[in-house]
Parts: sequence; C-alpha cells; structure tokens
Amino acid sequence: MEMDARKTVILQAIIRNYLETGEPVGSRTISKDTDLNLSSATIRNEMADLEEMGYIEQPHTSAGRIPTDKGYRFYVDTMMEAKDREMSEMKDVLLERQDRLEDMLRSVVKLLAQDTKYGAMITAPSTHSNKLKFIQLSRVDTAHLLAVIVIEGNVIRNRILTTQEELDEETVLKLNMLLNTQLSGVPISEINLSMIAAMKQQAGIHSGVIGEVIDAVAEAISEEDLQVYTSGATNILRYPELADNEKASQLINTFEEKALLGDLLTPEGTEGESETGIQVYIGSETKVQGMQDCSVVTASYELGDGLRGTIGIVGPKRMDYDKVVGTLKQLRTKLDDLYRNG
Amino acid sequence: MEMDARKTVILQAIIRNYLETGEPVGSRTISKDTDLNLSSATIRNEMADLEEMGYIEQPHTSAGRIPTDKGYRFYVDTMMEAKDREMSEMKDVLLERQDRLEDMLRSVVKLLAQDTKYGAMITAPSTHSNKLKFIQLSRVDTAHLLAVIVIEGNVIRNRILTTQEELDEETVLKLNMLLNTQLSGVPISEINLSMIAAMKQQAGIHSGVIGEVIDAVAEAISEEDLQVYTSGATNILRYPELADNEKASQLINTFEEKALLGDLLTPEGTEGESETGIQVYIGSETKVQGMQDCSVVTASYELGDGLRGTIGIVGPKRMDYDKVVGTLKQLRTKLDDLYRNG
DNA sequence: GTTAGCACTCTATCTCAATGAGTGCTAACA
DNA sequence: TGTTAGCACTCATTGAGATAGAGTGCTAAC
Repeated sequence: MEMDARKTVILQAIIRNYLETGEPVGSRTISKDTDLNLSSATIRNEMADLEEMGYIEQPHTSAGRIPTDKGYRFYVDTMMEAKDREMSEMKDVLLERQDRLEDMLRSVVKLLAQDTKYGAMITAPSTHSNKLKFIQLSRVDTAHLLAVIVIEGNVIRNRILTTQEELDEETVLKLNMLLNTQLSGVPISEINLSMIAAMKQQAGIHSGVIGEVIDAVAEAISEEDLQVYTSGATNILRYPELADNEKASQLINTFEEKALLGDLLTPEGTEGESETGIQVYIGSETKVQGMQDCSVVTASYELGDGLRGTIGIVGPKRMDYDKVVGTLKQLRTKLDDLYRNG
Repeated sequence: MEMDARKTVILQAIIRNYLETGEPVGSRTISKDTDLNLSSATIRNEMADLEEMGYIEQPHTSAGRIPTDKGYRFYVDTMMEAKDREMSEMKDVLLERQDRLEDMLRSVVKLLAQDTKYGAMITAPSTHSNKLKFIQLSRVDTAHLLAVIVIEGNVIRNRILTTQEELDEETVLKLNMLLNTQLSGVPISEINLSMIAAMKQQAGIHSGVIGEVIDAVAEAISEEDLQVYTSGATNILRYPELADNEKASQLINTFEEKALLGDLLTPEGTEGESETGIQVYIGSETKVQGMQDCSVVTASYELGDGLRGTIGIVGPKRMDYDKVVGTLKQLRTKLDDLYRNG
C-alpha cells in the first residue's frame, strides 16, 4: 500500500480535526470538511487503508479514527505549517529583564506556558566549555573566605570557604593575583592537574587554600549546571487524556523534580530536524519515563557568547504543533538576536 | 448547650475516626469505638447536640457526621496530642548540607513532603533587619562592575552594574573603601538618604556610581527577599476531596506561583499558639484565596544569628494534625540547634 | 472507482429498582 | 431523668436493562 495525494489530504484532515476537537473523527466529517467531493463511503475505504498502514487507529469498533504516533510523525514531518507567531508581551520581557538572567528565564517560561496553555520549561544557558572571566577572593572573617567566580557571559557563582589557616588581607590579595593571572580566560574544561600543581607551588605555604578554591570552582560550576525553570504544570489538567489522577500526578511530579527533565533538555547530537534547532518528540519517542502520552517540542537557543540552553514545551499528543513550533522558532531567534545586539 | 466530658470524648472519637478514614462517621461506629458503653441511640442524641453546637455536620441526611471547621479547631486547641516524631533521614541532611543553605532547604522541604504526604514549603530565612557585612566591587570590564553584597549570616547577593563612566582599578579600590567604611555593620533598614548623600559627596566625581551601587543593594535585598521552596504539590491529588480538577489545578498552581504563598509564610504578629512558633489554619481561617478546603500548619524557625524563616505544610482539612505538628516541632528545634552549635 | 443502503457494534446515557448505611423519633425501661 | 430498643424514613450508591446515536464494514448497484 502506498501513500498517494488523496490519502495525504484525508490524513491531514483527520489530524487537523482531531487536534481541534480531541474527539475521534468519522468518515462523514471528513467527507464534508475536505473539498474532495467524496462520499463518506469512499472516505471509509481510504481510512481503512490508512489504518492498515498504521497512521490512524480506532479507540474501539464503531468509533471514528484518531492518529497514531506514526500519524502524528508524518504530520509533523511533511504536513505541518509552522505559523510565525509573535508573542506581544514577550518582547517587553526580553527588553526589560536583560540584566537579570534568572528573572528573564522565569518570565519567559511563564509567558510561554500562559500563551501555549501547555507545560513549559527552559534551561539556564550551560556554562560548560566556557571561559573563566575572573575569580575574586575576599576575607569574610578569620575563618571564612568568599569566592566569587565570574564566567564568560557574566554568569556569577559564589561560595563561602572555610579556611584551615588564618589569612590576612595581604595574603588574600596575593592569592587573588595568582589565581587571576593563571586562570583568567582559561576554558573551564582545560583546568588540569598540572596547572593546579603549578599554582599550589607558587602559593607556597598557602597551597591548601588554592586547592580549596579550585574545588569550589569545579563544584560551583558542575553543581548548578543544569538549572531548569518550569511553568504551567497544571496546564496538563486541561487535557482529559492526561488529567486522570495517575498520569497527572506523575507528570506534574516530573515537572516539580526538575532533574528528571534534564534528559529532555540536553540535546544529544544532531538528529533529524536539528538544523532548525527544533525537535519534536511524539508519545513513545520521548526519552523520559512517564511521558509516553505526551508530546514534547524542544528548541535550542544561544545567547551570543556561546551560552546554549534549551526550551521545551510539554503537551498532549494532540498539541497544536503548528503553533508551538512557530512560537518556539520565533522565540529562539528573539533570544539569539537579543544578546547579539545587547 | 454546654460541652461536657462525654461530649468531648464523643467528638474526639468522631474526629479521630474521620481523620483516619475520610468517611462520615456513624453513631454505631462511635458506640463500639469508645469505652463509654453507650448504645448508638444515645450517641445519636449526643451527636444531634454536637451538630446543634456547630462542631459536626452531615454531608446529607442519612449520612454520618463529619467535623466542621469549628470542630477541627476544638480538636486542635484542646484534644491534639502532638507526637514527637523523628525523621531519621532529616538528621543526615541537616548535617551534610550545612554549607549550602539553598540545597539544605530544598532537601528539607522534599523530605518533609515525602514524610508527611502533604504539600510542603519553606522560606529561606529573611535577611530583613540584618546588617550588611561588606560590599565588594570589582571591575569586570570597561563598562561593567560586579557588586557582591554579603549580609550578616553569610547571605550573598551579587549583581552586575553597567557604569556610565570608565573606572580604573584604583578608583574601584577607593569606592570599595568608602562603601565599606560607611556601610559595614549597618542594618539595612537604617540606610537612609542622608547617608547616601554623604557618600556621594565623598565620592566626588564618581558619585553616580555610588547611587547605582546603593540601588543595587536595595534591589538585591528586596527582590529575592522571600524565596520560597516547595515540594510535594502532587500529594494533594492523594486526597479525593481536593483532587477534582478545579480545586487541584488551583492548588497546585498556587504552589507553582510561590509568590502567592507569601501571605501564608510571613507571620503577622503573635496570635494564639505562636509562643510555640506553630500555627494551624483550618479551612476558612486561611489567608490565601483558594485554600478554603485545606488546612495549613506553619512553624517559624531561626538560624542562630537572627535569620528567621517559616515552614509550612498544606493538606486536606482532615490532615493528621498530631503528626504534622509533632514533625514541625521537632524539625524546628533541630534547625534552631543546628546553627547554634554549627 | 464511487456510492447508497443496511446490518452490526459499541459507547454513552437514562431510568428504575434494590441495597444499605444512618438518622430521628417514640415509647418503654431502670 | 437518662438510656435504649424499635421502627419508619431518607438518601447516596450500585447495577441492570433499555435506548439512542455515532460510526463502521460490507455488498450490490451505478
């Protein structure tokens, strides 16, 4: 059985209709909805073929048809028309919040959830493979040092260190000089043992502190590495197919436990559509346990100086792919532009 | 109608039973459960009295009785026996995470939710009415300054400032000196306009920067002031009386929008039980919209150096008050101890 | 290849009766 | 006067038909 033009039109009509209504679609509906001028009986024949090919299925005998994962996939790959959608408020947010990355992400993800009516998530741009800009040690009191670590892209991490030895202001100044001469501009991934050893040697009797600082740098960076912001978890309760207690609980929980979303939001290699930066995972295609009844659309974004993050939308399999993909495309370029010009 | 000993016993039995089962309690059940040796008919008479007094009600004729808000209130005020409950894992968390306040709070709130099976929330200790420890300005590049603000209790805030004028290292050093001499040890609430004016004057041509730094200090402190961590939002789906789509959606949403929880978690004056630091809000007693079907138990805690925060548990009105109050009492003292000894 | 017609299937909805838990009231009892 | 047995009554819940309606697959005619 091969896919011809007419079958494509019919499949498209079925999916479009199902996306709108969420109800199984019958042959009569299609007969009237399309301008093929075919009777319902003819549509029925075609539908039987489409079912045999695995694009649609019946929830039960004597019900209309609903798309299968394969059907959605076909739709997304060949029939989708991503609408370029402006989110008016988004612009303001992007302009205002430029100074506080965290706030900006929170606002973006919230607006995204409100606008799409699906669950939204966004990762803070990853700092991996980026350069240390500078390190600032300050004496807090006799036993504590404050280490402020600034990474290319003005990402700031700080940590309080408990020192074994008492350090006076002068020593702290020296250590600052040493650390910055050695580490400024060095990609984090390139800090290796021999560099550390060299610094420890130069630090002389204070080598212990150097070790602690380096540890703190490593920890500060790796620990908060994948920060995920989410919004609109409760939106999934809007969709009856996800709203039963069992599923909803698991899904909302996954949103709460942001760590579980990591797999979704860390792009792995370049697959299919990834030249556009947008990926669609339908039902069982997802990598995350307990999301088999959902679809996930992710988009990568980049903040000018090499900081990369990912945006994700989680909704029912019958989500409005056109709208979601369009919105993400738009947002993606907005974010890219923003920091290129900012 | 006055409350006598027997009525108290019966009311207690009704509430205890209802807390366990969640089902309306009938007269026969009470007749057998208590050791009063009364027939169900007698119990019925007493129940009619209790209903008239407003402590219990019937969901419909020919159903058993369930406690009213007033009934719960009576229970909590006079009949509750808070069990001192150890949470074994909690100890480890408190010991391990001492260094990273944020992580500690996240772990605590998560364990609390898991242990109680209710929704849990905790505020980061408030920095209000605390003293500035020191301010550190550093030059990031020609146009940007990094301001690190450390508050008593080692709470750190940082901010990147865009400066109008170019500043060399020396100037930054001077500004640092100036800021710290003037502001170190000063309670945040006492920074006023005349102090700022004085500093600006001393800063001479760099007075603009001083203004920006002060703004940043104010902003940094006020903005993230009430940081709320939550966990276990989905636990409310366990309780049928809260699990219908309408209510559940609103409740989980409130959890997501942590800002809305602020009212719950900012103690206002000293009411009823507050000498123990524990407050119980039953049903309509709550201050937050959309939580009329819940009860909320809050406990204040203090981290040694005057930092105060609040822990909250949200559950159905038929929550296990004994357990929750016991757990919070325990946790509260654990937290207090921790930083006193740490 | 397309269509009208028809029997068939299955879900959803409604009604109706039966069940059972629990009550309130009355009259008898200690 | 407080307690209890007994009984009629109420009302939510449950399950069993009965019914309607949507939609299909198949056949035969166009």
